[in-house]
Amino acid sequence: MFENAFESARAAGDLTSEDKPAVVIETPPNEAFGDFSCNIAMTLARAERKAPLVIAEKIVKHFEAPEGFLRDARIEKPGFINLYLDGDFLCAKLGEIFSSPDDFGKNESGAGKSVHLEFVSANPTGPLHVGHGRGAALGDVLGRVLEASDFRVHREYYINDAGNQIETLAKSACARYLQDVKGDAVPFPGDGYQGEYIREIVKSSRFREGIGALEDEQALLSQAGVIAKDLILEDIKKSLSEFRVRFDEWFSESSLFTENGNKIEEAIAALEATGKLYEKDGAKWLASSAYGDEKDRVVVRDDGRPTYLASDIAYHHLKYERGFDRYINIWGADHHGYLPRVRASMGMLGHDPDKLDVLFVQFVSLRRGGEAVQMSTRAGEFEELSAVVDEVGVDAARFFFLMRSADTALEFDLDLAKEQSSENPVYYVQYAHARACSLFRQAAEEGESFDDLDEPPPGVLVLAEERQLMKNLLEWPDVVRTAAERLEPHHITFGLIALAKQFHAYYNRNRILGQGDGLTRARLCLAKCVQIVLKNGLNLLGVSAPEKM
RNA sequence: GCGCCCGUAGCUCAGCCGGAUAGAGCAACGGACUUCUAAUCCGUAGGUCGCAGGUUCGAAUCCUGCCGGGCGUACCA
Repeated sequence: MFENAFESARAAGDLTSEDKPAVVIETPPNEAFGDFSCNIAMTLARAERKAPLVIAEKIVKHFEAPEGFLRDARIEKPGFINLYLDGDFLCAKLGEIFSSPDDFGKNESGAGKSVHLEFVSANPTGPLHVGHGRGAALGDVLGRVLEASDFRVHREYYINDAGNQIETLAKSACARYLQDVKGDAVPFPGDGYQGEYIREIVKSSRFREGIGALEDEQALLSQAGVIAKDLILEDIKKSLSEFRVRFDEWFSESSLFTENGNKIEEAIAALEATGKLYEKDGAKWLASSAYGDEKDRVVVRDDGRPTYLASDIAYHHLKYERGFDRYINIWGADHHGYLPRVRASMGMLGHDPDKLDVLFVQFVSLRRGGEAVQMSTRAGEFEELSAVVDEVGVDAARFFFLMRSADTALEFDLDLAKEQSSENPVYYVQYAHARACSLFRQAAEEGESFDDLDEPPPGVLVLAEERQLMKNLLEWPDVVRTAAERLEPHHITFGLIALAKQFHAYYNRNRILGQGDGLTRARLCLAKCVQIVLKNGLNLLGVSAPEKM
């Protein structure tokens, strides 16, 4: 509409600019400034050499709005053009919610493109802790948001089941096992995993049966490592599944060495063919500094063993060869220095590094009774995800993890998350949903049949807060789109809290039932829309939307 | 030293691909339940958006430099 007005204003000689400016429509901070506003006049000011207010007038003069759409278009002081929508137009737009309730909020910004989404990928050397939980919630919800934006999402967990940490796990398990059968005199390796979970593992019947009567030290070691890893991985899968996080694929690092040839060697050979690998001090180095990394990196050690980076190069190389349109990884913030070298290696292999996005998720600290909960990974005493989930519930845990943007450190208040009161935002949103549902139940009990709710009839919903509510509802698809475009699921959480707040206020101020057929019906329609959007939003978060509380 | 993230109300945080009077929750204070769920609502109070420059008609938002906090800086993963 603005573009058309600009064109016709130019055709009429009112404007002289050649270039069509980028039209930015935004929602004003204050209701008094209308429903939408545009700054086009201000951006044109320079090129036109005229005051923004003058330009705005010329543009508004050439507006051709569809019938029944605009109530008013006003020009405000610095040069904003503010549009005031017709209330009945809003009512009619709500019809979209009813025509396909489950789909409302979806958008097509992904245009059917495929996304490879890798997240969690915690080492199978210990249980998941709250930090992993945050990554899990973020990745899972991002996946849902991307799907709602018409991306095809493949969720993958990369299992680091090769390398030193598995050897360390094997040694730790072996030592605990021997301590268990021979007494505490058996030394525990200094770099071993201290966690209590390893003692439990070696006591389990699965472990004992797997070990059997092995005496040979090497055989015992490798067998202990395999079993411990398997048991831990099962535990991880269980924790994630209970946390309502699912994966399409569990990709094993060790499979890179064994399946369909050695993918690590292939990747190294491919890099060598590009001339980007060189030898120094007996090791093979990646010339990544020429690709934005701060220094070159070792890919093959001087003893011939590949580094972790070699695995990751092979893994990402394989990802790219699988032909996705985009790749998104979610990593802990402590891995941020790792991205340049992975990007560099992909560039060297002829892949487009820009197809790879990495979300870095900052740390989680726990708070209980107003005090920080001490977490010491060195001593193996960290707060496990499953313990937190058991304590506060899946809904609260997921919601809390998504109440902050990923790049800010999260303080997780256990007391608050557990609290079933107004102070807990999860319940706040769920309660709004349950409240709406109870209205429909109540209406039915009173014998009024409102199960054919559709868009509100025109001319009835005239309150300012009703307009505001309608506008917020209609903006929901934009919230989802923004969350997908910026890879920021927390917009969903904030959008839901805002909508719930608006609905609670509206509910308290205005009676919905028993207002006469016309008004009650219209307000119920509105409440139905609220309920649908809340439900869809909670679904995106993987949080339940109870009908009763 | 270098790199990434953060610094906004007493606390926890939104807002940050430039826009109008900087928002929310908690905490504080004062109100609202014979009426649709008080797990709710209404009101009051609370701010030199870390500091200093720059770009701009306009900066919490972009750039530069400082200060403060977190994380990283391996032939570990």
